[in-house]
Amino acid sequence: MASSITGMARELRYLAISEALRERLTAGEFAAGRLLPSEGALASSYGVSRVTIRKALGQLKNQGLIDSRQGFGWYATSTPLRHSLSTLTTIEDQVVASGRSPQRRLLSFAFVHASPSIAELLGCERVLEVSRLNLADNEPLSRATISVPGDLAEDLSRRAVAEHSFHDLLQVTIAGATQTISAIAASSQDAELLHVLEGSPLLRCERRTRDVTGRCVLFSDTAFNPLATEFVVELPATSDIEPAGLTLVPRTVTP
Amino acid sequence: MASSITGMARELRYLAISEALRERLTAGEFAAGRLLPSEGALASSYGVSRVTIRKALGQLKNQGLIDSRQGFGWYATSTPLRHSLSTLTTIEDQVVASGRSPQRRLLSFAFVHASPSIAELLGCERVLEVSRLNLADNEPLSRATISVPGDLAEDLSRRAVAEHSFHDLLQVTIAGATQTISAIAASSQDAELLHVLEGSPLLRCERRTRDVTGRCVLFSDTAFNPLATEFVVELPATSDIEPAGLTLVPRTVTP
DNA sequence: GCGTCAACTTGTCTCGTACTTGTACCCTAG
DNA sequence: CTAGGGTACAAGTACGAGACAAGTTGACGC
Repeated sequence: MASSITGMARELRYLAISEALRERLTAGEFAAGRLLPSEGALASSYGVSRVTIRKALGQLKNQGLIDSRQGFGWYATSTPLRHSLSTLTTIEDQVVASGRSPQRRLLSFAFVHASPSIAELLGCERVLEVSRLNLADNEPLSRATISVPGDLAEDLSRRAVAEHSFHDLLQVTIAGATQTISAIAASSQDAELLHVLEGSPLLRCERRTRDVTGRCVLFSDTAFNPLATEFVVELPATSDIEPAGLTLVPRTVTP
Repeated sequence: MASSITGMARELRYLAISEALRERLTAGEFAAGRLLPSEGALASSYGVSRVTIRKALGQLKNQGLIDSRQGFGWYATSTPLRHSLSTLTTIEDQVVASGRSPQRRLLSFAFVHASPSIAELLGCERVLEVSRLNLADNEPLSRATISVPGDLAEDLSRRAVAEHSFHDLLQVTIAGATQTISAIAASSQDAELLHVLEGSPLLRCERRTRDVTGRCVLFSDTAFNPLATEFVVELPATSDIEPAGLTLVPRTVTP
C-alpha cells in the first residue's frame, strides 16, 4: 500500500464535522424531536459546501442519532428520547424489569374501518386494530387494544405483532405521549381474560403516542387488573419547568 | 428576519405557539369547557396567519388538551395545571383551576394508634387521622383519608384541618412525593359518599409525601369517582431532561 | 311561542412565496 | 480514483392571504 499522500494521514472534513455535530448532539444541544439547523446554515457555518454537510449528516444517520424528512429538516432521534421513553414504552419492558417473564397472546389482528373518533385521531379511515393479552409469569396482567394508522402498518405481519412491541416495529421516531388513567368496571370479556369477576374494578389507561411532527401514530386502550398491577408516579418538588407529574383533570365537559 | 443565526437550532412557529398555548392552558387560563379566543383573534394576537394557528391548535388537539366544534369554537377539554408540587398536590387547587368551586366536608378527626404499616412509614405510633370528602360544585369528587405524624399535628385544630390543606398547615418543606394509583371497588361507605353504586370502580390514589430529610410527613389514601375525574400524564416531546413518567409495578399479593 | 337574518365561529379549499431535503450531473485537485 | 466544491432542479414543508361552505349563536321581528 503505497501512500500517495506525502507524510501524514489526511483528515477528512466530513468526518471531522460529523464528530463535531455528534458532540453537540450528545451534549444535548438539540433535544429529541427538535430540528437541527438547515443544511445550508450548517454549510455556511462550517465553511463547507452542502455536499460535505450531507456526508457528515449521513454518518450520523447511519449511527441512528438523527433522521430527516424531505422539506422538513433534520432532527435528533437519540439520547434523550430512548431514555425518557424507556419508562414509557412497553409493558413487557417493565415486567422484565420487575424480574418476571412476559408473555403475549394475540387476541385479534385485523384491518378495520375505524370509529369516527379514532379515524380523526389517527388521520385515516383504515386502521390496524390489534388486541392482545399481556401476561407475566403466566398470570394475566392486562388486555390492550392498539390502533395503528393503516399506512404505517402495511408491512406488519401477525407474527411480528405477536412477538414484538409496536415501538420496535414502527419505523417512526416517537416524540411523546399523553396518558389518561381512569377506572372502569370489567366487561364480561375482560373479566374472563383477566381472571376477575365481571364488574370488578379495572385500571384503564388510554395512551396517544405522537411522532416528531405531532401526528398520532399509536392509540392504545389498556385495561389492567388492579390486583396484579398499579401505577407509580414520582413527583419531584424541584420541577422548575413542565416535566411530567400527574395531573388531575375533570372528565370531559361538553358546553 | 434576524432569527437565522447559523449555529442555532431551527424552531417552527406553530410548535412555538403550541407550546405557548399549552402553558397558558396548564396555567389554568382557560378553564375546562371554556372557549379559547377565536382562531382569528389568536392569529392577530400572535402575529401569524390562521393557518399557523390552526396547526398549533391541531397539535394540542392531538394531545387531547383541547377540542373544537364547527361554528362554535375551541374549548379546553381538561385543565392540566402544573405548577410546583404544592399546587399539584392539593385537589382544591386543581378544582379551582378547572373553574369549579371546591368544598370540603370533614368526616372524622382523631388521634389514633396507627396500624403497624403506617406507624413504620411515619415513624411514630400516635398519628392524626383525618377523613374528609372533597366536592366540586357540590358534586362529590373524592374521599381522602390522611395520616400525619402526631408530633407534627399537635397544633392542628379541627377547624384548621377543615378549612385548609395539609400542605399549607404543615410547617415543613416538602421535597417530593410518591403516588401509587390503582383501582378498587367502592365500599358501602365510599359508595354513599361519592354517590355511586356499591362495588363500582373507583380510582385509588395512595400518596407518600416526604420532606427534605426524606422523612414521610404525610400519608394519604384517596378514592376518586372515575366518572368525575381521571389522571393525565404528559410525556412532553420538548423536554430536554427526562420526565418522571409512569412506572408499572407488580402488586405484592397479600393473602 | 316561532322564523329569519346577521354576525360570528370552524372547516376546507385555492393560490403563492420562501425554505427545506433529495438527487443528479459536472467540475477541480491531489 | 476519491474528497470535495458548485450548480441546478424536483419534491416536500412552512407559512401567508384569501375565498367560500357550513355550523352556532343571538338579536330582531312577528
